[in-house]
Amino acid sequence: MNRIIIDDVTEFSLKQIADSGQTFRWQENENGSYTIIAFGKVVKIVKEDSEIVIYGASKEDFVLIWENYFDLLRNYKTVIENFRGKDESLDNAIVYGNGIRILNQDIWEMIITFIISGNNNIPRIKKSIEKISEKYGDLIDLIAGEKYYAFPTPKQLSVATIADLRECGVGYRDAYIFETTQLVVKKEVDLSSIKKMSLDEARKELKKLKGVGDKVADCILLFSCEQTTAFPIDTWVKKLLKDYYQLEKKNNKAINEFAQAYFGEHCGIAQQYLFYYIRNNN
DNA sequence: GTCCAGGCTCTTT
DNA sequence: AAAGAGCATGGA
Repeated sequence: MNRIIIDDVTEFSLKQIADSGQTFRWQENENGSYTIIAFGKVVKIVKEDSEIVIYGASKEDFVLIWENYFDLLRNYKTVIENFRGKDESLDNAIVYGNGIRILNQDIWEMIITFIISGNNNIPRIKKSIEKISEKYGDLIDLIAGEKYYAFPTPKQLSVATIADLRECGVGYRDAYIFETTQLVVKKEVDLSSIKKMSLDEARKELKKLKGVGDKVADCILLFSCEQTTAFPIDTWVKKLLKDYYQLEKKNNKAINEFAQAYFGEHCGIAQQYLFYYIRNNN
């Protein structure tokens, strides 16, 4: 079996990444390894000390997919060093969340995933994504009797009716997913161009999609477009801004300006550490 | 039974 | 521009 071994990796915790609310298709195995489906591939990833082994990945796929997926080209030590000493809350959060990285996932999958995530809970989000993949995605692997399905392409998902989507357990978000899929298939919103846009332009473009507001747009940009300046504002972030930073602004624009000025260009990464910290300590 | 979950859309002021 | 109602569904 193909496998890739990466030596001397630091700032990398499988569990922290899996539980940080940025991905919903990591399956934890009994031994602490994870089975991951992304970009039409299935891999199993194991970590022992500073060594990471990716089973099922060829050298070509590592360069094309996984190196960037796991954000291995970013030096997290440097990023964290720039956060250290700003305030006690962030200091605590970067210690507590040590090993969290920002995954670079597929933009289309993130769009549908975070449309589903709104006003929803994590187990149900996972279940909906699995059902959508089983019904509309390609069967990519069969391991020990278990079937693994890729997340469907826009074209594959476009055959689903609103009623079909409702059967996947997405609730009232069925129409959002349906309309968004149509807009993408018709190229009224061109996903490939979004990655080249500035943060503000990309946000505006994504919000043309049904079910995509400020928060969902920023999650998409942070988790699939390498926009580490995107700063998703949800209920937890509003709470932490109030509790830790005495900031009670309701206006998203004002909050974004604060985040960028205070945390810097990688404020999205700071957001991820703080989000994880407050969510697990309440 | 009620409450809540990484919000968004639509309507009303 | 800002605030409020309503929205499916399942688990606690």
